[in-house]
This record gives sequence, structure tokens and C-alpha cells, in this order.
Amino acid sequence: MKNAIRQSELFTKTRKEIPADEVSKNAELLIRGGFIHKEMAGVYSFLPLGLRVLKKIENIIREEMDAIGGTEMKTAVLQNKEIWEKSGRWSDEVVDTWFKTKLKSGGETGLSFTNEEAYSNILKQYVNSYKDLPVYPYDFKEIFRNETRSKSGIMRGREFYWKALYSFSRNEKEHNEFYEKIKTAYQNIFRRAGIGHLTYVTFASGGSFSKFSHEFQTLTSAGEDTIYLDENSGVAVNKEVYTDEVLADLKLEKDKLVEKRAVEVGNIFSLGAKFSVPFDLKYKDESGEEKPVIMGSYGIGLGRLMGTVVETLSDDSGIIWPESIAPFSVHLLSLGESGAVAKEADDVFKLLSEAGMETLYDDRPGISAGEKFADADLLGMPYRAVISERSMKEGGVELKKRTEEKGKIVSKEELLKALSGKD
RNA sequence: CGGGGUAUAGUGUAAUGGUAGCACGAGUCCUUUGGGAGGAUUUAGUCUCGGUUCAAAUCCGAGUACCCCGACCA
Repeated sequence: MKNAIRQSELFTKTRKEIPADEVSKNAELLIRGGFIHKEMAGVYSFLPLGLRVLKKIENIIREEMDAIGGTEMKTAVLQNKEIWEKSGRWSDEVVDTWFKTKLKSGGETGLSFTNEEAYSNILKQYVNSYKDLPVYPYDFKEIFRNETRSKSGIMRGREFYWKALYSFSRNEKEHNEFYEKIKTAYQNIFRRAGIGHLTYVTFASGGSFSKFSHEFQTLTSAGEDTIYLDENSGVAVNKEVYTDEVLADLKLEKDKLVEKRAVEVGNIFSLGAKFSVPFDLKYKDESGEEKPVIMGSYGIGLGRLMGTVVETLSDDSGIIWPESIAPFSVHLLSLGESGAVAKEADDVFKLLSEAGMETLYDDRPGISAGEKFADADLLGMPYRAVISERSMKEGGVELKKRTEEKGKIVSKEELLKALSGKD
């Protein structure tokens, strides 16, 4: 991606009006800012600004997955019916969110709604011995679910972009060690994305192979889930497993828990041998004995994470992107029609882009100061740098954080230093 | 999948069954330039199909889309 662009090159525009068919704050602000475009209910295109955010989030997740031994790959979107019949999940009776279609040859195919089958089938080809394990493949991928009710803007769609990692371990002990590692990695991800302080590891239903799964729940009124949070320990329990037995198990006291709305930004699951058995995914251990591979699945919806950041970190004027995932670090505004200002702003833009600063440059002529300020607030870059007759008279550039009321005048050198010294 | 609601210009909104209007946007011109400026002028619309009626954006039916509540959510 280009690190610096002129706003006049950007085809998207901001809007003052809220789309009538969007109620959620995330969709409202993201559409008004020109980050996303709604195609239909639960389906959004990512415009240049929105894509930059998504890529930033993707990179953070990639770094954290790679750091714990993840290996990135890409599974196909079109899925093979026979493979899904092995796990019993091809049938519409079992899974009602499939998007399926006919092949010209007469067969059927479906669009991925999850990846367990694909990974189990692929790994079957390569895993034979204890020497081949453990492995942690993952991918970023478009996922399709024929939801009967999409809602909440980009928080719950029919098509969405996720990261899914699958762990293939030799035994429970090895699995559990990795499970703890990924739990930490997930906390790193949400912290780096700016919502760590609002995100809690939450005990949730574990399905058939373990007592619990763990969800990463971010507190927001826009959330679909209800959790019970112990604010002292930071431990939370999803309403779906909120029973006296579970509370006793987790040593939580009912009267110390607070009920909160939250959105599930990540979920990690122990799968045991649920998929290795139907896919005959096993290995020979040191003594030549065959054993099933122990699996786990670990997902994060990137669009949902982006939507959650908007929901939790915006104010009345617009979005407040954390520096780590902002489309650009700094929004440079040129105010007024003076040729000297325009030239100075061009120089500063050149300076910033050559220094590698991610810069969005509002060089649009004939746009009033008020409108440029309003746009800068809505788009939410962490820093705003203003060049105007006033700033030049006062000796340079007015630099302001998105979160600050007032800026301060700095020289070009100080500007560069302030921006590169950030983080 | 159950329930409720909505559908008018690119966007947001008006219009007792009787001339579809306003604002924003976009185009042209003039003025303006530190918190979504002003004037002039132009542009563009009743979701689809059927019905009732002299006459339908408006009433009726069907379809479709979208929104909300609930269910569902590996």
C-alpha cells in the first residue's frame, strides 16, 4: 500500500447524512466516512480507507500467529461435498447456513462457512508420524454464511473476512500448552488493536469435547452477548453457561458478578478428536502405536473487530482510530486558497511521505476549513496537522491529536519528530 | 425461522385519493475561506407486478428489498 496519498486522489467522499437503513454506530460512521459500501444486508465492500484498516488488523494478527508457530496458507472457498459428508456437516438439516450451488458437471459445491473439514482433509495427506506434529496452519479468508438475520452493520454478516487457525497436536498436554499460548496471543491482538482494556476472556460453551471454550468478549452496548464479569479478576462467564455449577467450578461468587453486554471478537475451541476420527487423521507415536490427532480451532472476525473498535472508540464527531490500525497516522490539512499555504503544505506532504509517515493529505481546493476539520474528525486519524496562513504566521504547523481539544504549533522538524516518535 | 415495521432524486426527508416539494450532494458563475459559508442557475425521484378509482406516492393484493425484536450462531 502507498504510504501517503492526496485526498484528491481518493474517490470516496464523506457524507453528512446517516443512511436511513443503518442503525448501528459502526456502519453509520464507516459508511459516512467512506470506509465501506453496503452491497446488501450483511454484505459490505471495503473501500480504500476501510481496506487499509483491515490490512493493519490482518498484519497484527499475522505477527501474533507467526510468533507462536503459525504457518499461513489459504484454503479454497469452493468446498468439496464429499469431504463434508465425512463429518456429517454437508446436510442442510445439520448446517442451515450453507451457500450451495450446482456445478455444470451435475455435482454440488458450497462456499466455506468454516474450515475444520478442509484442514483435516489436507493434513491427512501430510501427517503420519509423531515427527510431523504439532503444526499450526492458519488462513485469512472470506467466509460465507446464509444468515437468516444479518445485523449490526459489519458485526454480523453473510460474508465476512476472518482468520482461522487450527492446531494439530499429539496429545492433550501438547494441545493445552498451545491453547494457553494462543490465549495470550489473542490478548496481545486485542490490546494492540486498541480494545484490550475492554476485552475479557470469557468462559463459554465447549461443545462436545471440552467443558468450556473461551471467547474474547469486548464490552459494548452494541454486543449480541450477555456476560457476567468479575471486575476484580477480569474473569467473565457467558450467559449460556451461567449456572451455579459452573460458577462453583470457576470459584466465582455470584454476587460479585456484573451483567454486561459484549461482542465476541474471538473464540478458541478445543476439538479433541471430533474431526480427526471421521477424517482418519492419526499418527504413529514413538512406539509405533496409532493415535488420533488432537485438534483445536481459533477464529477472529476481522470486520467484526474493526466494527468493535468503531463502536467502542468513537465520539460524537466521528471515529477515533488507535494508531496501530488507523488507515493513516496523520491527516494533513491545507486551509485556504493562498498559494504560499498550498506550496508549504505540498512541501510538508513531501517531507512526511519521504520520511515514510503514513499521511492522508487533504489538498482539496475550495473546501472550507470547517468542512476539512469535520472530515478529519469523522475519518479519525490519530494526528491532524494543519497548514494555514495562521499556522505559518505562528511559525509552522498546527499539530493536534484526534483525542485532544487544542493543538500546538510546531516546526516541520518537530512535526516529523513528534510523528516518528509516536507509539 | 416466528413477530413487527419501512420502501419517494446519488443521500436525507415532505406531500386529505387531485400540479411530486424541500435540504444535502453534483454541474456552471459570482462572492467567501480556522469548525460542515452565501447568492444565482442547472441536474435528478414515487421498489416491481397486478387491482380499486374519473384520478393512486397515497387505498387493496402479491412479490422483492431493507430495518428492528426474538430464535439460531462451527
